[in-house]
Amino acid sequence: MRRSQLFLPTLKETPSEAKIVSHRLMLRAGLVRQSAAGIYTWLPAGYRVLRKIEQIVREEQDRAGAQEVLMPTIQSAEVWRKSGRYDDYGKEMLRIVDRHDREMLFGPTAEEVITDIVANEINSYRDLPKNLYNIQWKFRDEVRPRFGVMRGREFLMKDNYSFDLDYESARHSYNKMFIAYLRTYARMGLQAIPMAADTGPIGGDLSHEFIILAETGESAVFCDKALLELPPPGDEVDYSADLQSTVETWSDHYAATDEMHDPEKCPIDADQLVTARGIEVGHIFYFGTKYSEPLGAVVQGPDGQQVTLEMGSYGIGVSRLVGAIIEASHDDAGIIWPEAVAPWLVGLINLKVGDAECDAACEKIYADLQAAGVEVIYDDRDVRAGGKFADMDLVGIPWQLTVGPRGVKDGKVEVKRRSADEKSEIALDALGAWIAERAAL
RNA sequence: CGGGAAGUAGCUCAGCCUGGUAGAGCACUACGUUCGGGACGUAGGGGCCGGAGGUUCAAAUCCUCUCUUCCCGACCA
Repeated sequence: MRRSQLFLPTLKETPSEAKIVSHRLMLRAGLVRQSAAGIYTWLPAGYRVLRKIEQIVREEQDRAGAQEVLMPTIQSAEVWRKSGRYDDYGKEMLRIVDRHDREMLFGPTAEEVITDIVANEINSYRDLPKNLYNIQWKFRDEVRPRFGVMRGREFLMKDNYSFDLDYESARHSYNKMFIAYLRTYARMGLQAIPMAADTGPIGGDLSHEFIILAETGESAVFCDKALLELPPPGDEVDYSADLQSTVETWSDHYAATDEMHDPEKCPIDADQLVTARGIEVGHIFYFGTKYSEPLGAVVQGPDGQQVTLEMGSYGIGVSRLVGAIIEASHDDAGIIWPEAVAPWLVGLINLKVGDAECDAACEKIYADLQAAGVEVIYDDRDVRAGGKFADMDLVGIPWQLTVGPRGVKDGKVEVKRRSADEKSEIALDALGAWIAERAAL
């Protein structure tokens, strides 16, 4: 993408309404614009990041055997009455009346909708287990939206729902998601800590939150240092095998947020205890028959008996992750995107637009990058060098190639790695190999 | 939902106390000088001062109501 053509409105100054760093940088780097309290428009660069995160989530869900569906944003009040949550959910649920005076709502979650589908369509134990997910916009009318996209009212969430015949099987479904979540966050360059959690209003008796560490996180986190040293499950993970012991290697380590943490009773020695701050980016629950019972999700078992399905639900805040990653990865100059989620992997800076040699070199590099399938943003604007450097750092492009008259004369370009702030020179004729390396990322 | 703050140009803000023809910097347009880490000069464009009432000869400024946004706390992917 040529920067001159791109809609990427970066700001030198910080809009006054943004107080936390990720929100400020998202506005400054031209990722989003606010439309109303807790409601955002995603601009091209921000939307690219959002889609990349979404795609990683999708791939790991698919790998773990979940199947993607797409449920509506607008739901009927009817199923929510069956589960009893229409009245319980309170003002966080945005209620809507249609032209026929039917009560509708903008879905804050989808247990009711999916359970209703499963209740209607699945009648035999032979069709189990099932795990269905969707990545869809949710709306929760938060009293106080804040922190930009981290606590918006409208947010993109991956939510899925597992349906099993018995506890044993449901536990396996839960474990699969536990592993899939660890992998998902690791692929985004995040260190995620699973933490035993309160089940809250969703109910149930088995639940973990996934917290990523960031200095600016909203809650204090205490955990066993060993947890931070565990390698995330690799590509070899076999989701059909028993995962209990793998899950336990993670869940057996101490981890607690400040409201659960009691220094008096903490089982970890002080020198082994990590105190940090974190942001919740996922939450998984097992809750048995809480929804399947009232919504009639029942199948006939092998012995001919009717069995009420065992359910779990699993959520990842996709739009929240955009902010969370920035909280975890930035510096004074701007965002430092992990390569896997960067809007563009490579930034190409033409220091002297209009100079025949610079232009020619850049056009060649730009074409080569594109031909290799490397996502590149080419700053071909006729503006001063400082502005281009500042923009690339602000937007957080992981690899930056600088082409200027001085270097071109020597047949060299400068390579900068954003995350390390290290620069080196590379010969123009060695760029082919460098590009091939980027293409392999 | 309790407590607090703020709405003036795209952004950051001054002006308001003490009423009298709406300002600065950045951004934008044109021209010129510049040009390897957010240059400079000259000339421009851009505002129903959040909205509605009221007071007054006169309201960005004073009063009332209202809308919006932000912050702190309780609650949450």
